[in-house]
Amino acid sequence: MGRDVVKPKGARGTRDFLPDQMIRRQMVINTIKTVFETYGYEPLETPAIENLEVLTGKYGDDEKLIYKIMRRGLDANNLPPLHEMADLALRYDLTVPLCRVVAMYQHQLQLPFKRYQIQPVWRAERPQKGRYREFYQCDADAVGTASMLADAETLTLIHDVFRTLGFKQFRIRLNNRKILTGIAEYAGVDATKAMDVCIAIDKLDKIGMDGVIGELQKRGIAPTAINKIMPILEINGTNDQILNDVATLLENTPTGSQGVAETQELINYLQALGIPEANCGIDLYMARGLTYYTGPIYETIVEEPNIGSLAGGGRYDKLIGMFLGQDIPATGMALGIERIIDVMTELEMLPPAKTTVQVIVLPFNAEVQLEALHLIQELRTAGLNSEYYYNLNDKMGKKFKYAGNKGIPVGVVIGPDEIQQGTVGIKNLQTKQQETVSRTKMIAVIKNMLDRD
RNA sequence: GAGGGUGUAGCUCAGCUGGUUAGAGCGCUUGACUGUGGAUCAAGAGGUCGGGAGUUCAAAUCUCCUCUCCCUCCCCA
Repeated sequence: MGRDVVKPKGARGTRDFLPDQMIRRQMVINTIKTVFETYGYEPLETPAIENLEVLTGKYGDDEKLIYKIMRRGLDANNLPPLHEMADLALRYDLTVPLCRVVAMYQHQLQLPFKRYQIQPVWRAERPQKGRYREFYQCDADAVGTASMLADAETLTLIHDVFRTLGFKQFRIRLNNRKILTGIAEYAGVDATKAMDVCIAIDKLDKIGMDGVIGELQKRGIAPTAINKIMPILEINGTNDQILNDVATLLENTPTGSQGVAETQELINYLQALGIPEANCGIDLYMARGLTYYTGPIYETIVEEPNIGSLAGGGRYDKLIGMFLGQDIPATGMALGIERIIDVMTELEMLPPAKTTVQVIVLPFNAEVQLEALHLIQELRTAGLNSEYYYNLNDKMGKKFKYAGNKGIPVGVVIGPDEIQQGTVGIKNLQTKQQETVSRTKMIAVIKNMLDRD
């Protein structure tokens, strides 16, 4: 009747998660949480909004992707300059909030502080497959130690998470910012151009050797430097072999040598921790987010669906110093659960659970209402997730159809006949087989039926 | 931020170079079937053709703007 309605529309780049999706998300998140806690990480949450100044100056160019929140009570007729209109912002990642927390509570926290944090973050990007404006990150970080043991533990944690989730084919690519700096130095590239070298060689997988040469030229790297850089990209073999080769090349660059030493130490720990090289190998051209990483860096990829990296991280020894004026070393990683779920869905690694309801009670008619209500409370007391069918006057066919469409595994039927005989009908809604059992055996029969699946 | 594609019923889509009441399959509702579902048959409901403006006697169809989703680049999870 011409009522004005608002068009239901989600904000761009955001999603709603209906129950069948939430069930799978929660399975993945719970698995991740469990593994995090197994490694001794403790939970932390921080607010969605931060003071804008906490976030600025941490992300380089990406800063323009931060969602800013306007000051309250602005006078539309007398607006301040644009850069003064916002004072708050939605968090962009979980690492910077962690650094803020460490800086604020350093005397309350026992260092090293190992925390995990699973919360949404926001980025004002153009949405694409596997890329959203609101998405969850699962971070695990260790703050307060410069030891490569912490990095080794982080990598082991990543390995364990993917294994536990059921991934067979995945690879953690490992590198070190100091090695990258060393490569630039060794090639005679000016320190101000080192970043350009990283960005260019990081594209190797996408554009190939010739592409990288072109990219380096485009970025104004001298031909002599390019001639020294390219052979490094061809180094391959086992982790030890790669390290040996690059160690000789970089032996005269202090930073590079330090990076090699760090990586060697890390590799030794990983061997002792039982991480196979097939799942964790050195890629000298992998560069990643160059803003705040200072040591080991890594990302996790799967070959099958091409969706970008599923996890990334590294050491950032200078970031907390931006809040304290004094550095506290830190290292950690972020899992992208959205992408992990996308990949697991594509590879059919997640069970097709549609509902968390295990049993539905289908009373035959209104006559048995009270007895049926007794019955459902019995089920609930026994710990079974139980739904009650409200519209008693519906035909039995409709009731069963509802239960089947919802994916509920077991239906319990109770009518006048059953009450008279002290029984219930228990139907396996998948096989459509129904049996009549006495009320006293009901719980046991249902639990048995659920266990079989 | 740059470039390209897309948008028709709840879902997947058809609709030729603009021409009467916009279609199909699946799904949904009801009935054949007053103690049992995903089968068959019959009937039925459901669309501002993403939104807005324009061209035209006439627009789902052509033009412009805008939004959505998707794909490259960039960057990331």
